[in-house]
Amino acid sequence: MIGGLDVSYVKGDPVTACVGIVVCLFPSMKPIHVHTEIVQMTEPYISGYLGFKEANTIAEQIQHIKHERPNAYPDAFLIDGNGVLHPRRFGLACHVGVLTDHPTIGVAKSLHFVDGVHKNIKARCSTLLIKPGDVVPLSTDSEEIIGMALKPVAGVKNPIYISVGHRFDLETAVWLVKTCCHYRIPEPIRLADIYSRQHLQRMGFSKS
DNA sequence: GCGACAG
DNA sequence: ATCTTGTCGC
Repeated sequence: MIGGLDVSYVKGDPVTACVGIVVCLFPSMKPIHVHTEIVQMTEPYISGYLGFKEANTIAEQIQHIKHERPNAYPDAFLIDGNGVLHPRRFGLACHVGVLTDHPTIGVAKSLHFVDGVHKNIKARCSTLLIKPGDVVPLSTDSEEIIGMALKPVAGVKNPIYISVGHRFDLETAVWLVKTCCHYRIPEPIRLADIYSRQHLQRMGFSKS
């Protein structure tokens, strides 16, 4: 089993949010557990410090399912954000991994600025990522590979950026994420996003 | 000073 | 993150 988490927000309301968690069977990606919960955020979003804003609430959901639904507790969690592909090599996925002492992988939809890694990457990806499964290593000036850009499925132009969060090696992480992708975003995270924002709407937090 | 900046 | 239906293209 593989789990995914995502946090949705309300426009103009920096406090109210909804955290969603979805657990899927592997590798079928059939969802076997879904939970969403309204939460109150206390910290602001500051680029490079996402972990300080979302890690606690995400970790709480993981502990919750671990105790309430032990038979649906997955082998690892996919987190929307970065792992060691981070200015200080410690993004949101690392925070969550340490707090829960469980394997995590960071999956970002856009490339966060990391000194030394951002050179020519965008251009290289557009030319090197041809078929599904193709990857482009994201390395530091010191040849240290801290993440990987992956073309998850056919048709998508923008890659997703994968990095180790906790108790994983990059190759295994990329393989795992790849098999979770039916669309650009791996199913556990994609579904967690859908259900969490759906919950906010049904609570009367929509915009129209 | 300018640019860059996960969710 | 959020604003958001139809629509162009394979």
